[in-house]
Amino acid sequence: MERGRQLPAGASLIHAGTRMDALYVVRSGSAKRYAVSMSGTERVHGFVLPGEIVGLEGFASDRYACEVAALEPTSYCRIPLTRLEPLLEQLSGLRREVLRLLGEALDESLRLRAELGMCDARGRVARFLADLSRRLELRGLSPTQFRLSMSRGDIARHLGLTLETVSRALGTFKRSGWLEVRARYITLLRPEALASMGGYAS
Amino acid sequence: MERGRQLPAGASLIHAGTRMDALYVVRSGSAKRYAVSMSGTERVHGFVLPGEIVGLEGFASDRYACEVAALEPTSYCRIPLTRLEPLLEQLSGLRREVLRLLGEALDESLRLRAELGMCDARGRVARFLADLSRRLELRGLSPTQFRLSMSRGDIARHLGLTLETVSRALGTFKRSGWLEVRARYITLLRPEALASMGGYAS
DNA sequence: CGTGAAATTGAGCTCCCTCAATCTGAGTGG
DNA sequence: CCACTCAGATTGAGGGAGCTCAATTTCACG
Repeated sequence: MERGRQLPAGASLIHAGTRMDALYVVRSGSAKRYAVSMSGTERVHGFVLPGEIVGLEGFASDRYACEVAALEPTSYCRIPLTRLEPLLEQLSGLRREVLRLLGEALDESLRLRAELGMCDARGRVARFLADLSRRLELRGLSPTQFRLSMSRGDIARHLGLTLETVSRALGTFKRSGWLEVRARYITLLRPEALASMGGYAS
Repeated sequence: MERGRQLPAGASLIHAGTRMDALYVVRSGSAKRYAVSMSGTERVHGFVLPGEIVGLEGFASDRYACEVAALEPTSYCRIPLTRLEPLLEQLSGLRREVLRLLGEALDESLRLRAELGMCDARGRVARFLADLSRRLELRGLSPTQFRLSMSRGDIARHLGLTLETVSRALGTFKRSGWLEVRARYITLLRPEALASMGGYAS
């Protein structure tokens, strides 16, 4: 495993279409996973937080399916497949772990898709924030105070909305006293309100 | 591997929440994968066609994440994990194949989600039909003439629409001469028109 | 056939997108 | 230190796509 690699904001960790030869774990910073369609529009598949793994979609075709770019100065580890493969043969625990990681990514994607289809715009933004909060807490970071490293447009393209609608949703939550917004800095005041909003259908 | 199992229409192949102990391959018939939220609404994650595998999401937590129910009389194979695990240790080819299958499922889910967020209602229905056609062709079935084993409501809940909107989209395609609809029987007349409609953004 | 569920069709309305103007904030050079 | 600049974010007005509610019509099954 190759540790301590660095990437400046905006640089690509993974290029879509290149041969898959490693998995990556983000150590600090964050990244967005996205694909660019022929018409030039960006589809944001998700965001990578510290401690999370990226590159799993590449197993589908031996090539990375989407671009992964740092949203801020980011450090990461690289796990070459050439080192991973022999370990997979020997260690049944690692085999299960890799399967679990893939299963989790799949499950999360399915769940998110289903939820997006059933929530209105505010519900999607609420759900997005609640999910971010949960993942930050998982890694020992503050679940109520954090910086959004991605732009409103990135969030919008991730949730299937427009950036104006995302901004309005945040404004609504602020006016309701559920959170504070100062530029990209978020403070959740009533996380349970957001979580409950994300839970039910439109 | 246990072959030749049968299931009547409506019966569940997999119950959500039960311990994951096997993968399944549908031989004939079809099934829908879905989850029921606490409010009782159904979220349809997808449909399983002959030759396709189901149960992979269970790797996430050792429990199946969603219910899988037959849409019509269905036959299937069961692959117990107790038989799969030792083979995974010995056969690196099988290891890669399982990883590939998981990667494919993940990739497809990500792609579908991104597309749903960027297509209008007709685009989603068009994309759904094109995808169904492609998968049927993969398995040697007719890509232009087939029966929709799922209800309009199932399609709608899968695509994040209402059943009325799905019905209207089909009506529009019919009036445009792109396909014929007779109840649940579909005949694609201009598949390329549907495919192109699914491809671009809203 | 006859019956009930599924599908189609219609009308009104809501929510979100589009277009556009303004505002904020981070980074730069005088 | 401050004015400048420009991208990103907010806010507003108007219109259209799809949802809701409701009435038929069609189809599947006994």
